[in-house]
Amino acid sequence: MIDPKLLRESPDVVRAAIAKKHLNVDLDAVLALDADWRARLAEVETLRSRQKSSNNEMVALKKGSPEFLAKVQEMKALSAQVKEKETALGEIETAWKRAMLTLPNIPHSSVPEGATPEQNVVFSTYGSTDVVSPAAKAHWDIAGFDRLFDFSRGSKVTGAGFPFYVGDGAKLVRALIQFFLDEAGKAGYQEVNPPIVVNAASATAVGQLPDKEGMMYQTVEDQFYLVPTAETPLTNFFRDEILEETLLPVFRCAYTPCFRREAGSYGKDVRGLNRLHQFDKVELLKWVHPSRSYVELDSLRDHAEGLLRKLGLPYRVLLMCGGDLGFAQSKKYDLEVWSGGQKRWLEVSSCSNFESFQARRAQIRFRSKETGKPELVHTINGSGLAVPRVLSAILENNLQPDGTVKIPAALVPYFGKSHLCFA
RNA sequence: GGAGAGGUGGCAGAGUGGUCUAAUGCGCCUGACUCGAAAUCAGGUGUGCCGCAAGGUACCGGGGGUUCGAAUCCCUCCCUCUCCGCCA
Repeated sequence: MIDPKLLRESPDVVRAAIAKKHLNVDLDAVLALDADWRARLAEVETLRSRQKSSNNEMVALKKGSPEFLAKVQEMKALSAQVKEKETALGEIETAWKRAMLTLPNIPHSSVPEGATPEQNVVFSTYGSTDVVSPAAKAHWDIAGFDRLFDFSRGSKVTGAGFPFYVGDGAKLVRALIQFFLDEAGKAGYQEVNPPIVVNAASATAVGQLPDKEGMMYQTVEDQFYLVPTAETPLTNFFRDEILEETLLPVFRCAYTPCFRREAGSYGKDVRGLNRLHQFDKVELLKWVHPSRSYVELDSLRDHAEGLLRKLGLPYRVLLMCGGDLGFAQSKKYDLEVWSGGQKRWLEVSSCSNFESFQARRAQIRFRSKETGKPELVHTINGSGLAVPRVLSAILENNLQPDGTVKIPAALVPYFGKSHLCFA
């Protein structure tokens, strides 16, 4: 949610943000609603004020006396009026809140103009896409792939998009998770093992409810949701809290399985390991002082890039344009790994600065040493990294003529041997 | 899952229908005393919203109700603790 004061004082800034993100929001309607709400609030508070002072007068009167009874009769009318106006105010307020939630975060000035993914800017590139053999195969075409990544058994047991990882496949998943966690630990991120089902309040605080209810799996008996990313439980850790400024910045990481329903995709996008309903991911999250958030965004992105460099995987970094930025982000970089067999870029991390947008919705604040008053923190997050697509890049880029896969040197201590065998 | 107890300001804890915008204690901040500190004394010390301001208003786990008036009564949900049951 944006600052309501910003909307009132600088509606043009909000209008420009909506335009830059290529969204369609009737800002004038929101402004009118805001004015209406404030007028009604003032009215109700005036009535309540009168009610309160009358109540205090009644204290002085003898209970049951004629004056007292007369006052009761008089106050009955006022009470009815207050109730009526309060109900109306409540309805307007609900509409106002809903309207405020339709306003996107303001893009940072460094975000490029653009409407479509094609207009994202290639920020940097690492490694060469030519090093991969032209004969490389998509990972699902590699001989023996189905034994280590068993999609048909997964479909039988659960459904499409829930593979079994078997033998060296399972081991490689575990090696990647542990590598990612250890690297994050070295970079100062405290490891957290969070709940992987969350309640409705947590899903709402990070904006997954009510709009994106369809993306999450729900439990039947309780109103719980399987997390689509560790961002959900992690961000909520400090929900409705005021932190000491000396605690900032807080760096945390968490490994969790992630569950996404992702209705509506098809074709190559969903083949093999490209898009799953359950996948493993290490998430990085920072709570920082507002003055530091862009520095911290860069260092988080740099850490995520470092993981790909250590694994020897070619990648590029995209700076997302306004139209592809996302509703809640001020600035976002996508990290895409080169998948040599499919000959395409696959997103493995999305590093974003939300500034105070998430924090306002989740009410995560710190007590400013300067003013002594609570202020909203800035939140930054990104994957570090998503496992299956990194896995498929390793399989495709490192496939050897003998049908084995060379394990990146950084991963060998975790995997236990230098090659993965499909046999 | 069953039975019982309970959720009040940073913490402890009073308040069971009307100046409660919540006593008191601890903690914290400022000042006095002191060479300095401790002790002591005085004052201050929650969050949100509306308002240019003065000020107003809301919040006693969440939601709803009764009443002229609710922290206090009623309904409902959530959570915590104790005991029992079950179980990695």
